[in-house]
Amino acid sequence: MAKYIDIANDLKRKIKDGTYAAGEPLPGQKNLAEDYKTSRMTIQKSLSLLKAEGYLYSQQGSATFVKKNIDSLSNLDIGVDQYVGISKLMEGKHKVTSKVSKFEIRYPVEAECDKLSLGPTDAVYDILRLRLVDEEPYSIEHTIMPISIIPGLDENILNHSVYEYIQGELGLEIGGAYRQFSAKKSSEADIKYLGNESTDPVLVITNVVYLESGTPFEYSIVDQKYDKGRFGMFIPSQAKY
Amino acid sequence: MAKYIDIANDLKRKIKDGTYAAGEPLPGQKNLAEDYKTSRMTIQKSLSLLKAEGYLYSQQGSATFVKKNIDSLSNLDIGVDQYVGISKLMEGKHKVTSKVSKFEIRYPVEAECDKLSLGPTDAVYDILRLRLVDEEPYSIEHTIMPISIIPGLDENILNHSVYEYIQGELGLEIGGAYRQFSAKKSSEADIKYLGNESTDPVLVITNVVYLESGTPFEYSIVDQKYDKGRFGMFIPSQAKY
DNA sequence: TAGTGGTCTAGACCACGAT
DNA sequence: TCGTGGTCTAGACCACTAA
Repeated sequence: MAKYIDIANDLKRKIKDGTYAAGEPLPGQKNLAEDYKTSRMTIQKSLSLLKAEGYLYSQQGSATFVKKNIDSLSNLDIGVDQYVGISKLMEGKHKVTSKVSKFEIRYPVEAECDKLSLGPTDAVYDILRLRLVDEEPYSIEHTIMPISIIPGLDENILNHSVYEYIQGELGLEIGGAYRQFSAKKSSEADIKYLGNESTDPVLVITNVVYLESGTPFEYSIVDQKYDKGRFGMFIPSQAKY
Repeated sequence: MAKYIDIANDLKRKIKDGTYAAGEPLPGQKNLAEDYKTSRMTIQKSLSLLKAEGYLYSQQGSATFVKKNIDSLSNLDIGVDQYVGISKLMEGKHKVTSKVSKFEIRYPVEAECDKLSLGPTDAVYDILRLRLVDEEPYSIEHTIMPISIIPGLDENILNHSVYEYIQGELGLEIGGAYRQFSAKKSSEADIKYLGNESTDPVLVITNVVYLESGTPFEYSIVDQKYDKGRFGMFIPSQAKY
């Protein structure tokens, strides 16, 4: 592992265990460079990592400080995990299961070609899954993925974790996602599968997920029960490196 | 301006005007360093900026490539602007106005003390604003801010832009925001002010906004009409610097 | 094997804040 | 003025990919 990552991890540990307290300044780059027996450039790379993660901020002419409220900001760790939907989010706390109610291969409609940059003859998976948390209906996930990018998908993988398959088996790296939130009235499907009343609102989350190369590989629409938890995230300000 | 930022901007321009086409490799760090008459380290800092912004990705041993689908990813530029609510988001396209229906100073309740890290005697502003887009009701914004951090707020600023006041007049830097999305049924206020039917759903956005130092300075709850546009954002994957 | 990007160094100068 | 962080350099070695 690279030295600047090791140092960043060590500093993060010291922030978490209180060696460097919230609101207090760090020892200074020159001191840190001596302590870790390295150059100032390397220390700066470590610090910039922790700044990007929201642990630190610097004031030129003064010092580098530990941010307050790190717990409520950074403990969420909004990395790749955020794309796995609920399966990892709930890990340990609740039992998450899936019921695959549709798993077809077909040609994409125009909206899907548009979102996924596909031609009309590039086949896609059309997947409909009911997600349950602690045996209770939680959301309906409608997912479209091109078979050319994600070959070999089967029901076994759908019941386990699609993202582990993509990152592990296929060795693909996820670059980011575009996500939209909106609200709507319950549809027939929401009433039938989520057990909603016809007057219940639904939280709709629309996702387009991209690989590191910028290729879109997932277009999904999630209908979530309005009374089962919220969808939260930390949005950092424009980063400066 | 720093050299590495100038270079990053020039590279960004060349990506946008097609000099470096999507999916194609860049000239290579050694070449770029010669072209811009600088060192490789400086070029790498420029490149890391553009990687963080989602324009580029590198493959060790091979080259640095321009991402595909940059338009749909990065044109959104989700920086500080995203905190200004709708006022800047709609700028130019639609007319956004506010109607301040409550502007009080009082002591915070427990939930507000919790979210804003305040004591029970640290006074806060309690602001209720109806936001209109093109004269049509759009959302109800309920905002709580500590007067100790944002002194001198008045109705004139509320009708203009609170965020310009914070960043311009007060010289404070915004670090990020924690944002939650949920859906609910229309409340009495939603029916009265937004003109909702009692069966209309509402999109609820709860925000806690932090300064660069990690100090929270805004706790707000926004009730948004469900049929008036969506709330979207790009979420980059875990960045590596 | 040659060429690429990733890491690292030991200096240097500048911009800024505190005193 | 002094010490801090911010930028920059000209090299070096390593890890990796492609030919």
